[in-house]
Amino acid sequence: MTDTRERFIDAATRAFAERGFYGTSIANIAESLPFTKQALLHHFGSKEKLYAEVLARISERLMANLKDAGESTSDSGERFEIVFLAILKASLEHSDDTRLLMRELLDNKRRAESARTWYLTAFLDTLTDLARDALGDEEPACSLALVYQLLGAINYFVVSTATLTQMLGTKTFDDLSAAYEQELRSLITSRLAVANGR
Amino acid sequence: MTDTRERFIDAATRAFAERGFYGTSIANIAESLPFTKQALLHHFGSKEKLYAEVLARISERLMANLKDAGESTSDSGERFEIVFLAILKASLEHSDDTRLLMRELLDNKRRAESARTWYLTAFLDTLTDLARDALGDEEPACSLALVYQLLGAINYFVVSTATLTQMLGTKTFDDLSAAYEQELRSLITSRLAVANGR
DNA sequence: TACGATACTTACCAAATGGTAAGTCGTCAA
DNA sequence: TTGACGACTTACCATTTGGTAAGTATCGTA
Repeated sequence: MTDTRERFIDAATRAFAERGFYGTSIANIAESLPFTKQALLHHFGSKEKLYAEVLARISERLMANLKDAGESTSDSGERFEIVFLAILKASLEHSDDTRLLMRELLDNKRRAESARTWYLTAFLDTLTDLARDALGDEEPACSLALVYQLLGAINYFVVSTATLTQMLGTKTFDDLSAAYEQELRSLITSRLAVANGR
Repeated sequence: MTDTRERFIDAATRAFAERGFYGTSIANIAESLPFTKQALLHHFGSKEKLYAEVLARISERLMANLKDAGESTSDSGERFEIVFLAILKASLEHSDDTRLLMRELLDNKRRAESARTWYLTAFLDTLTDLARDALGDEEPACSLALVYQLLGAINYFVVSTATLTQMLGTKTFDDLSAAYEQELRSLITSRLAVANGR
């Protein structure tokens, strides 16, 4: 059944997120399920192809989530804020996806043949349009810069949660975690207020 | 001579930044220099120990840079801005360091025994103090959140430069790159203005 | 001149890696 | 009943991995 495939993809997502492409062996993935690594090879042909399928799944989730949040309110500033808060929430929820994409970004130069820009291009275009509306378009590159800075603020935090927890202790980390959304909101509204208000 | 050690550390920094710990073999590092991998093992004992030395070097550079920028002006808001712009500049200049630290953050859970929080703790503490002054201390977690968001905005961008270049083309990328510092400045001043002005 | 240490090399090696070959077993259609 | 097909396994295999053993060459010092 196709169910086995799904289980492999899920397990692979977790493994690749946790240890990276090179740190993960296909035997390792298979061992986390009641199958041998040859079952994996039977379904996907090679490690690279499995990885490609994992990336495709993540990309789907990413765009689906963006679509959901995009069609919310009328006010451009408000929509901008809502979308980024949704991204923060989703990135935290699917932290495996977030970590894996960060690794992909880092490895990109190496595995550049596949040139996985697809998911980012569509994603960034959509967000940049939102930013242009919200900022009242100062300069074109300006909107993209803001978008990228906010994405960075979100992704870096998600990727750091493990380290921060063990560094700060669970209590302080929970405080930070709670403050993070609020502070992101402040950051966005401040920036938009200055852009439009003055 | 100790010069060989330095060359190994430099080459290893580049290799680990480019391909990650697991994607890099010690033979690979040695081949980029006129030595065999056993020369490397002679100097460092093991791959892990070499990696530790690489991390230590990076940590030194990081703190040195922070020290330089920290003792600038008197106004707390202005100092806050100057420090983060200095971090952006340094992170771009030492992009290998930045990429490697991002990988370290991602791998942290695995190689958690060493628990490399040292470099981050001192770094974050210093910055959080600056933020507290600049913000006029709304809540304690708030300052840390802001610091982390700005670090994220910086590091995510640096880590993405390769992907963005090939995705946008060099021209658009240069525009973005130029706008990035300006936009980061706007983001910071906006946030501080709203915090203090109102 | 002999001695010891440092910097390196050539030979190895066991374990793990991604992948191939050749099956077994059950199911479903002709 | 047969025969093809999909799902999965056991046997292998070449290559690469990090690391050990045992050298050689050079140099400062007693």
